[in-house]
Amino acid sequence: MTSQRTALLICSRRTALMGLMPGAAGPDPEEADPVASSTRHSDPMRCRMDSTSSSAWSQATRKSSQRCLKASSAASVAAVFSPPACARASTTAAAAATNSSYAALRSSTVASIPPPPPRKRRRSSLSDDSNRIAPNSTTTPSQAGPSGENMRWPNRMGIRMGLHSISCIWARAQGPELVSYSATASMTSEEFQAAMAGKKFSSYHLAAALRRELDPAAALRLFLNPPTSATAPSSAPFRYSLRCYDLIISKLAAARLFPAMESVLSRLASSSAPRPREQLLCRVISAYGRARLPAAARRAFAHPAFPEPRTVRALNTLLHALLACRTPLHDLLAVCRDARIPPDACTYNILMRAAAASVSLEHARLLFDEMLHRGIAPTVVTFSTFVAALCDAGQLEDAFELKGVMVRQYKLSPNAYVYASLMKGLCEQGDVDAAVRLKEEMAGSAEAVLDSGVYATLVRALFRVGRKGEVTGLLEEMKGRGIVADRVVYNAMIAGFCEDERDPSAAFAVLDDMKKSGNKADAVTYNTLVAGLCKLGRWPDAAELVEDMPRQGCSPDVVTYRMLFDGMCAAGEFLEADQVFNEMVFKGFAPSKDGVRKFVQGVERGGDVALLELVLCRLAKVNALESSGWEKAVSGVLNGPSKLRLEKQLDSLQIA
DNA sequence: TTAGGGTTAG
Repeated sequence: MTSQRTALLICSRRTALMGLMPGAAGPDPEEADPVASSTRHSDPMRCRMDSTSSSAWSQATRKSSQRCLKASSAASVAAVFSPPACARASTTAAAAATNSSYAALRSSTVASIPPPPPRKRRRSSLSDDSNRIAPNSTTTPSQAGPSGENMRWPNRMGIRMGLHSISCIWARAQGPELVSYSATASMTSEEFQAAMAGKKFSSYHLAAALRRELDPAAALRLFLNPPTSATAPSSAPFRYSLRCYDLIISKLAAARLFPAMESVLSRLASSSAPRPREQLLCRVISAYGRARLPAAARRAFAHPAFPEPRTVRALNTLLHALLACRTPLHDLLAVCRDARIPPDACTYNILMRAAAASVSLEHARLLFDEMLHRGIAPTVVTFSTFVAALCDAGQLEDAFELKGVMVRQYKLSPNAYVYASLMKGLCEQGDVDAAVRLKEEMAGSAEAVLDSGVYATLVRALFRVGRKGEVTGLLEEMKGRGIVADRVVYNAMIAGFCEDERDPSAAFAVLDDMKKSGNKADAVTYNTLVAGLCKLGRWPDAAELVEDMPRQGCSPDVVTYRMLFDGMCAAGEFLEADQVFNEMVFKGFAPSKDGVRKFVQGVERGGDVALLELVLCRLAKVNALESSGWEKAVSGVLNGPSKLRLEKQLDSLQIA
């Protein structure tokens, strides 16, 4: 298996050197695309004929595959995984001791925490149709943003009336003849007095006020209308500093207020302000990546507000943003070629991650070979990326082998990321003991610092294999090492109680402990609880919890709604599911295809033609119904008395 | 905020 892979790697070596990136060796344009080229040269016989030009990693892999994997690999792995006898004894003793202590802890905490409150009739967040506002321009998923892509504007688009507005009113009451625009709540008294007393309100003051303003909409108003004094010369335009532009653009980007941000960028492009640094461009591109707006990210990369030439840093930011948008490797390579910027290790790391995720590990290896050929040294990130990809593919043996290669061949020590991936891989195979031993190896490493993520992985794995009794001991050990249990550790415990133990009460007890320890529950926390309750058929409790989330400082996300929706459908509560669906549409979230299918089938089986008609129309508005669902559902409805009404509505629909 | 892992679903 490994030798086959090595042969493939060697055979593909020639194609890799043909040049994926500008400046790479090999002018053959026919083989510029690694995806196409590797396909063309997939004949293994032909590959072996070119075996003299393998990369360092190829050679290392080949050698180790011959030596380690067949003969000594098992022995070396066994050596790593076999702790001394004393360690084994202490581990066993600790496990035995923790079984009882953890059970005691759990029973005491669970007993002190009441179950979630009984479900009341939900009306506040899941209002009925008569009060439901149709999806508007700020929430419709099909809304075309500045990029022309489908996007969902966050609720923060709404302008809040808070301290800012109050300060405006107060300032105007003090003397509207003096100040054309009031200071905001974020302004210091000195800044405000500067404006009030006719002193120059400079870009320095504006930058200070913008820095303090937490509300992006208020910051934008301040930026567009900086305080000017009636006693100061009114003809002189306000001179914005680059810092002011930087602050407001960064704030708007972080808040995903993209139309406003684009407007400020255009203003910057035509202004006489100094040209901004590329760091700001990177922030803009990253914001578009996080918002899953790849076309907008590409346009930002070429925005005239930012002076040419672009550096590899901006290119890498763009690639990373596009990768977050699941842009295929082929398109990422095209971006690299078009940019004509020499790549660095980071560039290759991103491309290799894309290759492993969307094409194959072999393509990632091609890129690795090309990277070496260009004289770019792999970094610890390169190896952690590869190790994670190998573990995801279930190739644990290769992943461990690569860990050895990075040490021996490249003198790089595995870090926490490498260990975390390997431990996750072992846990997924059910070998928790090996994962625990790897954790001990990590503890003895100078470079790999043990952190909460490692313990979270082990906690989750112990629950999965039915060894929750050992969790308390593990957490005690973590505490003894000075590692504080964070949100991820608590989430792992909550997931264990919900999924493996099917014990939501215990999970709620952990949630309570989590809050008491100062850790804020996030969407993952609540989604886990919602899923656990729904799987037990306790959808009313799940609905209550979802309704309570905003009060707890965490907004439900698309996963939350999908799980609640699916849970209600599974329980046959289609009227309730319809309300959730309505709210999802309002917030711009689409239900899962599977959920929609079950929903339509359930409503159809229920025979409520009016509800089915309503549901179909709503689904069509968000383009969430597959054609097969349409055919089935419509054929059922057309047999009913509302045929004419439905036909009229169908005619009026615009299906994207 | 140029790159990597660990807790949720699919």
